[in-house]
Amino acid sequence: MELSPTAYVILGLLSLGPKSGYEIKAFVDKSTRFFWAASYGQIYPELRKLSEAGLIDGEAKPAGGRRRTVYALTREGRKRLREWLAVEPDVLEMRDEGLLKLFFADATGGASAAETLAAKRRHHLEIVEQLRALEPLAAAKPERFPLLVCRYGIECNQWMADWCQRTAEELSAAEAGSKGRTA
Amino acid sequence: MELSPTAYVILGLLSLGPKSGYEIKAFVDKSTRFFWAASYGQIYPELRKLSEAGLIDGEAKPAGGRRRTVYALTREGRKRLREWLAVEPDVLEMRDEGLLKLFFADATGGASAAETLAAKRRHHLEIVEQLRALEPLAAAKPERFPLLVCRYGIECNQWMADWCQRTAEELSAAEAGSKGRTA
DNA sequence: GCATGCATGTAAGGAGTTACATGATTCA
DNA sequence: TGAATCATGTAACTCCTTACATGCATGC
Repeated sequence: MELSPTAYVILGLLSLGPKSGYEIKAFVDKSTRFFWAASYGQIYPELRKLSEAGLIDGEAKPAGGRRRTVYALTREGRKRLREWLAVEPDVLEMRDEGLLKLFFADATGGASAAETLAAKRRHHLEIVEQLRALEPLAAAKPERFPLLVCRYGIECNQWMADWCQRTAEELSAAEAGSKGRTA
Repeated sequence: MELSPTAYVILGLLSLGPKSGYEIKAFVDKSTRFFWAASYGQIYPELRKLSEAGLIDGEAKPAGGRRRTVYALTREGRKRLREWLAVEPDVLEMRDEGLLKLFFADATGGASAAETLAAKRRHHLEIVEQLRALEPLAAAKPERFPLLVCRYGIECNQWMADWCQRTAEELSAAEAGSKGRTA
């Protein structure tokens, strides 16, 4: 049985400890979401499939009067996770509307570029802030790799934000220069 | 009428000059693909929709005996493109299986991390190479922004490749250190 | 009594890929 | 003659998001 990438996100998160669907979603939003997101619409059906495949095991654990199912990796699930981890990563995709708009900015004579760069920069800085808030939480846990990846996110997004600023400055300098020559 | 992001990729590419569907695909593969991909399955249906909406105009231009339709932006299409360029970019998504595998590498006791980092590094370096080959082509054109974005891609992927190497070295140093202490 | 959070789920649909089908042309 | 390239298109599918429905519990 072939597993979707999101199935492995779930297996991976459960390797850090048993969780309910709700907790998985909350965890994803505070961790992997920056490089691999997941929504309820994926998580709950996937939990059922993984459970049917015997890779995870659900146990009813009501909290208060609320029904609640907590899932844990089975031995087979842990094996599948480790097998996946040993295979070379393949998917590496980006969808960056800011870069797209910058790419086509000649269509506005470059007039749209400054605002596009500023918005992209804000976006990256926002992510940096969110990750910085998460960093101490990751540092407090026994696992080493989530912290490593968190720092990658911080540094990488900071680099991107800096590039935006640098480039915006170069563009406005070039513009001022050409205006100076014309005047 | 709402347009999909891919529709704007097409409008943007046509702003650089009239093209057939086939040429659009080839162009995407040599330019925007690194931050926004598109396949035939999207391009041809989208060309039809854009044509019906009056944003582009198709003209039969057989090359040799092959049937061939070349599309060009209409005035309305150019307007829509510029309107889109003036709006703040929104979508910024990443799917990085390498980071995902690194994030969960504690499940193998860290044993999988070195190979994951090496593979991710190779992947980024491959992209750097492809973009470097494209750079002189972009530089030769009258438009400024495609070259800018190409250089972003080169620098950014180089940064990511360097991070992988740096991190792999740190990990192996830490491992050697802990072994030294244990021995 | 009401907003918020916990908790589980589904339906509909958007977006995009892969694989295939078709057929002409060019060049070795 | 056969491979590669040009050229257009579709069907099936995966993946994922959004929006909604439901209902209990907690705390103000």
